Amino acid sequence: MEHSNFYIHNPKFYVSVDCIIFGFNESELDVLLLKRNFQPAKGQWSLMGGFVQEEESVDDAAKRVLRELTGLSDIYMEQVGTFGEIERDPGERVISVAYYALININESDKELVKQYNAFWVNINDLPELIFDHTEMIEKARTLMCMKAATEPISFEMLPKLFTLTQLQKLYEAIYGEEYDKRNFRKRIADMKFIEKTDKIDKTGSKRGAVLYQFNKKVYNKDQKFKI
Amino acid sequence: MEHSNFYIHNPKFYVSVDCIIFGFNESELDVLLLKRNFQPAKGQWSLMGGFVQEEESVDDAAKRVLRELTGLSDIYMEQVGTFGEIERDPGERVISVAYYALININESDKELVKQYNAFWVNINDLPELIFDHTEMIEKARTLMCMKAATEPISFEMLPKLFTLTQLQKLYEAIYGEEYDKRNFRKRIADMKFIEKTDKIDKTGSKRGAVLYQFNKKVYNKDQKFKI
DNA sequence: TCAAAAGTGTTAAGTTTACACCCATGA
DNA sequence: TCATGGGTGTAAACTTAACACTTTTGA
Repeated sequence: MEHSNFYIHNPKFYVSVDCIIFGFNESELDVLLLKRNFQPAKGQWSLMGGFVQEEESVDDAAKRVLRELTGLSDIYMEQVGTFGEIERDPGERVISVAYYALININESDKELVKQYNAFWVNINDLPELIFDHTEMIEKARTLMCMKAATEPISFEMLPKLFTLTQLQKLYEAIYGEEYDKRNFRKRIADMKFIEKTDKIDKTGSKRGAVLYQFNKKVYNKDQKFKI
Repeated sequence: MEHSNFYIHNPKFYVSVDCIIFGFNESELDVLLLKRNFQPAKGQWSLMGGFVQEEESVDDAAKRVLRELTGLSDIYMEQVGTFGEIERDPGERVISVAYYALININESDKELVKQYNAFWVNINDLPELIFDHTEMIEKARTLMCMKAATEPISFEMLPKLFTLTQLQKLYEAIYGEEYDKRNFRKRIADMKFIEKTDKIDKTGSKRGAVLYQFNKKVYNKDQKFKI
């Protein structure tokens, strides 16, 4: 390596990824947390994480770690940031890159989740977590809220077909505030990429509610989103 | 180290920081770039960077690197994100954390900047840069724009006393669009933390313009900002 | 005396918010 | 038949955008 002198006098570090996995359940925004059944910090709550390996990019490590816990691939993920305090992990110095993922809870592999002793926890009711994981979740939540206000990412947490009531409850869970039903529906009606289908959901009410779907192709042309 | 088994089978990586240093000059938003007079990639354009060391956090490494080039401490910095592609640096695998900084160009150490062969370059007129540095600057710019819309960070690039015309030109440079002078000043007038002083700047016009200052304490109470 | 930048209000358009009742259905 | 969630429109309040002239002063 011709310039290796340039690199060689510098230290190397363990680099990990931690995943903040968001899901929507009934009317709650949840995060998937491990009640650790392995060392270190066995018995404590943490995010799902793992070390970056030689043959993968940092982004790919995050995808792998998400897949290990949920069985899911091709999932919406965003980088939250890098946590690099010297003593953040008391065992060894580890620099960790946090990512958030949005998944549909029903599509995750229940068996895997069980094996890892992972549980869906309401975002407003978090237990004490190891290291700086609470801070990671807070930052992930802030970023996700900002993103969800201007880009149609929330659909990642819904089934392909959803009712407007479900969609409204999701936004209410994300932002922690209630919206007027008529005003909410007016805004949705302006977005041509949220399409009415001819299917009806009868599980939520006797009358039944029209099911809608998000059309990504129409969105890409259309390009306006604002909740 | 009691749990060292947990860590020891994982690889370690060089971790670097790269700084996107923004400054405001007349009516332009500029970035401070190195025309590298050292290896590797000598002769090419790059951001100022450096390796994270054992005895410093990643944030501290970024502050150090900024200080090495500009002589400045206590500067507004934000993390942009981590760039972790395997081949991003063709010399060795290096995981890099990018940060942006907002500085007042006149306060930087001209001698140091000269030693590093660094130049202020218009953000809209960037040269070709090594590795993924162009991508880093684009992302930094996007984040800085978003932040500047809702938090009063732009003052970091202005002198302590500034005219409303300077402030408007700064926002026009950040957002790449022109604003109506009366509407702009109305919004400023609503922000009690942008205070009129009794000083006059005569350098920009014959008539002279009132100098204003940003009062951080009043802002902390007040808490509304929107350009 | 004039060129050049500073400074100043009003109106129309658009957006956001508040608000209440009927509908369809299964139990 | 009634309890439950689904579905619908309008008007007032507020915010944003468009617009032009007078002032001051040094050269």
